[in-house]
Amino acid sequence: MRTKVKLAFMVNDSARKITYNKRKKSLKKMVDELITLCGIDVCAILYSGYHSEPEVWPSPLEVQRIITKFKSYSEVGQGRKKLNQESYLMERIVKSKEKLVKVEKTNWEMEKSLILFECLRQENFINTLNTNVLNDLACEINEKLKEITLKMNQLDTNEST
Amino acid sequence: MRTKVKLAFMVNDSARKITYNKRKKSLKKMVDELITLCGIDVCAILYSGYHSEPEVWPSPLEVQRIITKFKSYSEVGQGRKKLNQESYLMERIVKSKEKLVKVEKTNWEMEKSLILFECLRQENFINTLNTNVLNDLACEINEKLKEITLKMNQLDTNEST
DNA sequence: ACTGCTATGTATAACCA
DNA sequence: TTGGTTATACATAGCAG
Repeated sequence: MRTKVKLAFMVNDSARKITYNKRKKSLKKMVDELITLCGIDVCAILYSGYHSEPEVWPSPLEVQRIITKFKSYSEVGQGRKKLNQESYLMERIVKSKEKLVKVEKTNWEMEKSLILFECLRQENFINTLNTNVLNDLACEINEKLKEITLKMNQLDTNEST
Repeated sequence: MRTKVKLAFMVNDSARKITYNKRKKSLKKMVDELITLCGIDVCAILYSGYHSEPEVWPSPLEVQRIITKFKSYSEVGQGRKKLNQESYLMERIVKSKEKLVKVEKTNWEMEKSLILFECLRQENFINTLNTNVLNDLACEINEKLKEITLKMNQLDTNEST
């Protein structure tokens, strides 16, 4: 019954909601078990769009407590005590900005190729597709997606350092 | 091999740490998949005692963003506080970050088309070029370049406001 | 401690009512 | 929808190096 699921946004609304509810339940259970088995503080916050309020686990009060701990930790400047909060944040803005410019440039390189692609298509150099090509494409897309996800996680990590 | 585990604090230190690392990995994966499959905001914070810092997922910045949302939600009853300097700067980081993500997504869309383009080329659907096509291309590229320059200037303006 | 393995328990996609 | 079932994919406890 269970097929290997493609890791991508589920377009079907009802299927997505079902999956959301099932996986949310598992996430909560996983958090509970981590807390109990390892005796540590864990919390999760979900903004699903299915509720106007955020869904939190294990409890709103516990989440508040853990957030307070997290904030007091990050106010230290994550090890950068010497910088004051403002210049620290300023630095982060600059970093984000630099990345943005970099990514924009990559965009531009790709855009050039795409324009070429469009031109070729309009000139009828490309007028057919076959199934094998599309299947291969699907596989390539999946791998690329993984790469990009990884890359974006790295961006996040760098940004907070 | 695997026995049904008793849901209680694991007294054995090394076993507990191993379990912690394995389950943490699963938790992260689960959060990632929820975000991707359902297109929602999810974050998790762990205070394990194995690290001096909290471990957060999917990224420190994302956690900050979601916490900000969570806090603004829980402050609604008291009426929203005026933004102080810190949260103002925070908001700017979040905005930069959102742009980055947006541009990354555009990148991704283009990348898909490029993969298709590559596939087509390898399958010999495209094997010729002519001069007119390339001339037209040059014009189009020039126009695109202007657009992008304009767009990046706008980004600069917004961010420094 | 940290791999990696594997047998087994568990989660969950697809299906049906 | 929602809730229950089931077959398959996945997670992970225990163990070995």
